[in-house]
Amino acid sequence: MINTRVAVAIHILALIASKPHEDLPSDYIASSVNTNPVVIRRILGMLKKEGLIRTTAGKAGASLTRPSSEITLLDVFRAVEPKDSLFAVHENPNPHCPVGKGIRSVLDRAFSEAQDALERNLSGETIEDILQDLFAEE
Amino acid sequence: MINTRVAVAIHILALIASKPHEDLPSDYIASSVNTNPVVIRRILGMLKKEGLIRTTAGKAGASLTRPSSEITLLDVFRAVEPKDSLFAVHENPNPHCPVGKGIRSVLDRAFSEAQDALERNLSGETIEDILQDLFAEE
DNA sequence: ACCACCTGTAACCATTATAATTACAGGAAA
DNA sequence: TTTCCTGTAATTATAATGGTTACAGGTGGT
Repeated sequence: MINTRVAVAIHILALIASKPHEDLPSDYIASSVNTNPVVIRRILGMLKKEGLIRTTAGKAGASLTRPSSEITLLDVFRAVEPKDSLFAVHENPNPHCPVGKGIRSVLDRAFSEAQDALERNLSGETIEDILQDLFAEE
Repeated sequence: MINTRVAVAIHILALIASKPHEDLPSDYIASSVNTNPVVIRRILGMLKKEGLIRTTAGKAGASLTRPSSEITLLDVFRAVEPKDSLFAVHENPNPHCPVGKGIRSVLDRAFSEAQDALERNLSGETIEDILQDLFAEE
């Protein structure tokens, strides 16, 4: 299963986007997510590294570097998920076996196409969409 | 990352499909995959449980229960991956926070759509396709 | 009946990823 | 200077994964 960082990161961004004029400390965000502030700061760090948010050391309040309608779930996924392939493939299949010999490249292709499908879907939804869903629900 | 069981299971099924008239012992399959025979038997067990193959205790040789063209990568994925959701979501977001309150259901929907996209892709490729790729490559 | 070969499965271990937590150096702003 | 904050290192518990040993019991040849 894909780690909860993706879910938490989306939660964080939705929170920031929903209160653009407030400076939310990591403790506040942590209490909304219900986890430890350090977990939040770690994820904020990854989002910052990817250029999705701005933060200032020592000062509360992260802000989006672009409109929430231009941050896709794929952007978030890529920011917090270091691995670039979703599917693991066994390392050393037997090269003397006709199947073992070619299986890696065949699996790599098939899995990468599947991952593309996933990522294409994720790129079709933005933080803004999440916010709208969130507040349309009530 | 998704475990190597999916990759190994596809490898196994391709091997079985490629030698329909031979009774392959788990040791033989293991040496093609390059792992321990018990790992193979464990995966064969899951594939059997899902009705994809037939085996006989004490006797070498698994066989497909239907043509390789009717076994999709999604069938394999589902057989060896017990979890039904691909994305994990944090357990107890704060219900007193407007974002925390609704985030679970919004994430569940978004993630389930993404997973659908992935699964739709996997269901479009069969073990037969894998075999053809494998032997077209040489 | 015996034996070699096999499957099915339990049990155990090492490795790794994750998430939670404590601790602390140092920035920001009053 | 004091308070509140971020950034990050270090540590821990937990869980999943894959490799391994061990063994009960089925299969089929002799």
